[in-house]
Amino acid sequence: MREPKNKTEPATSAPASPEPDGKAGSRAALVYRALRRAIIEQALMPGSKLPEDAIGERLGVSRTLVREALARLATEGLVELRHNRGATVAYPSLEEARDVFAVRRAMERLVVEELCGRLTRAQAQTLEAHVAAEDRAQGRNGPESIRLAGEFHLLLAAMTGNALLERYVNEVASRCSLILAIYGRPHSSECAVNEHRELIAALASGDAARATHLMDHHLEAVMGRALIKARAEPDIRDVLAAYAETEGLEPGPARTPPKARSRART
Amino acid sequence: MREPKNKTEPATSAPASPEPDGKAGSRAALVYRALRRAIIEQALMPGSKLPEDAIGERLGVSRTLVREALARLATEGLVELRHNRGATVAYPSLEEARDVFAVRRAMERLVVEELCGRLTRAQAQTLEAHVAAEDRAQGRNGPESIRLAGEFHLLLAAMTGNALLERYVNEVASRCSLILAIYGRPHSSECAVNEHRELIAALASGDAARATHLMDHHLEAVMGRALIKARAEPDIRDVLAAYAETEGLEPGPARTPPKARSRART
DNA sequence: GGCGACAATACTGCATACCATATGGGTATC
DNA sequence: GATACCCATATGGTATGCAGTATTGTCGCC
Repeated sequence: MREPKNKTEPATSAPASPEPDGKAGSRAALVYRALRRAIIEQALMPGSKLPEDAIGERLGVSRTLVREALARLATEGLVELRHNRGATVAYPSLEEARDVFAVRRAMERLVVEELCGRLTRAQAQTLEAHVAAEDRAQGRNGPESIRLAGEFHLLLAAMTGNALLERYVNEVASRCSLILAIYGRPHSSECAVNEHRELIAALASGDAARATHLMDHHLEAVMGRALIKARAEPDIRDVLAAYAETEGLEPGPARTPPKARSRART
Repeated sequence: MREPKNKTEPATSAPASPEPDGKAGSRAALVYRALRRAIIEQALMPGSKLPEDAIGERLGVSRTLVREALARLATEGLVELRHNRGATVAYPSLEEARDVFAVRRAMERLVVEELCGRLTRAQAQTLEAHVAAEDRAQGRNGPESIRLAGEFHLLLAAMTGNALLERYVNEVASRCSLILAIYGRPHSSECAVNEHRELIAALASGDAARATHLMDHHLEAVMGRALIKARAEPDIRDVLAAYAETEGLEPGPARTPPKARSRART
């Protein structure tokens, strides 16, 4: 690896044209979006290594931009950035998953409050159209189904006109996608589509109590579907400790205290 | 400016020692925190330019790190990053201010819910100590007072043990500080200290309804104090348009439609 | 004398180069 | 034969250099 790369050719697969795609501002944002989608659609599985060199080479940009994108993804919790040890796709623990869902519920409650009764006919139609798309991807296409389910909520958030709220919902929804990718069943969005439809109806009719209840219930359901299973292997050592015992080996000192993560600290 | 800088001397005012300060992970984070504090304490006023070169030179790091810090601050909404036109300290509009407060209220409500009745004696004492510090800075020290008021909420968030919630509260609180810096009265935290005390009491006693109400009321009060005034000059052009008319000049085509920011879009 | 075009400048955007650090394999030693 | 040390290598962290673009000051033209 790390060949010097012919200097005369700037190594850009995408030429110096002023951004061929529609909305991309900078190339860094491009890399960001590419990685993000790859993670959310599970093309990059949780825990995968993300070497700056390889990514940059593949995407035709320098490490600088990859780095920028990774940093941003790290703040959003989609990648983990261990000091001097590189980046990996995040592998949220169950604790973190619960945290994310808690925050998400608070956010989405706000979305519903802001939107309830104020939904225009056009907006309702946009939402219905989206749900129809979800219906089509149903089961048949796992990753896309997850993505669409997330985008429904993003669409709702965008309709509030609150940019910050939209950003936050975007973040938590992304992380939820990741969490579902790890802990969820293969095709877990069975009933979600109907729940989305009911929610639209409640919002359009202005029934705030019902809409809030539906949203809460919906998110609870999603979390329940995901976290009941809790099959996962967050840390190699934990997994192997069990195997060690059955083989009669000394598992070692139970590893470092599990991150000392207790509720109610300070 | 832009002197080549002697190559033999890495131009670090802080030497290559392994981070003299306690918790700093990377030097980039250091720059981030420095800028952040400078902004929140109004050492850097909203709208100020933030040239990468100058900052890097003053802080003894290269533009790369400054860039990283600015990017992060930009995602948090504390600086604005106009393409090829440099970074400035953000100047939130009243619309944005309202958005931030709306999100903040939802977050802080969650904090209260998570914390109510679960507050340990030690935690309550920590909070009391902080409020005492606020009391001391009262009026006498404007910027620090604002900072401490924000940190109280951050402390609460940290006590939930929900890292994501903590991060989000941190962000919205920072932005609120900025908003207060722009729109708030010079010494506006008069009654906030008492409100903080009442909140602690309610949390400790486990009175969820009262705690939620107090928090809501508290935030409403803060927003009210801030936004009633609404003295500000968000855009040079808007300001000057008025002056142009009084002087009998043609103000030009009213500038581009004001960001087309209407609630309920899409 | 005012207005528009041009040139100088300053700044960001991106890439590359260098250096520090962590990891894995090899070897010497107990 | 196992363990501990050390070196090689790969990878990230940081600095710097070059190029593109917006801005500002100045000059010529109407």
